[in-house]
Amino acid sequence: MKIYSYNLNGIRAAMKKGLIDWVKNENPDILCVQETKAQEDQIDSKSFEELGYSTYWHSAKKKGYSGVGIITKPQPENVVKGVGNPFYDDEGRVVRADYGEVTLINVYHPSGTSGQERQDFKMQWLEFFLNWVEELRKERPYLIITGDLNIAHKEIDIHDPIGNAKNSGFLPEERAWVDKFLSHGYVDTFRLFHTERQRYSWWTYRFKAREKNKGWRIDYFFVTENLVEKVRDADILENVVHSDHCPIMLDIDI
DNA sequence: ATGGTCGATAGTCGA
Repeated sequence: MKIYSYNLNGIRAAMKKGLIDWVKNENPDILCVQETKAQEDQIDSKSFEELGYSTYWHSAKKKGYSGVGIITKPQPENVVKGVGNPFYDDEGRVVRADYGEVTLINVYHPSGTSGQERQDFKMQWLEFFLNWVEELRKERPYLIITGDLNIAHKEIDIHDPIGNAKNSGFLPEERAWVDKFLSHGYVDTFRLFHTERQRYSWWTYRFKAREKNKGWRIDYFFVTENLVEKVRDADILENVVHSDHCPIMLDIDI
């Protein structure tokens, strides 16, 4: 089963840039997307349905903001939008789908780049999310958690660790949260297969960052430790361009 | 990088 995750930075803009052709050629079993920046009725679901997918969207209340979706060929037995708390769910950040004993969670974690208030919200969210996912795990112990974490974990995951040491997305407390999250028994699947440097999933549109590969690895596939033996491959598809992020992939035997 | 780039919106804001 090949599962992809892709922060689209606007699904309508991404589709204008040929997203559907890429999906058709790549043929993912499941595609998790973040930052759709659209209400459900603004999204061209039909183009995915024509390729054999079902779509499940969780949009933000605010138009043009945030929003996630799961685009899937295998039919999940159960889909849940949000985390059951309107304070967070109004921002359209989580959609979950259950496939047999495995639960797939697609998350667009908040960015903190627009000011201290949003940085505080991000840290609050991260604490909430870890508690929420740990509760869910008691009933659903086999978890795949993917999406845009908006945090580069280690120095290897960012082009300029020194220069970004005080920037949101690479703050010590954010990186410490990732350590804490992993210590609960989650695995960063990309690093099971790739130890090399300069593998990134997001580049700012400014400063010609992408052509210079001045990027950050902020998109992840985590799995619970009990699924590690099922993981066949994990990768980053840097050459795919419909967004300021690129897609990431997990191949897992489920 | 005291401005630079995008997407979605019609507030300029958020990333």
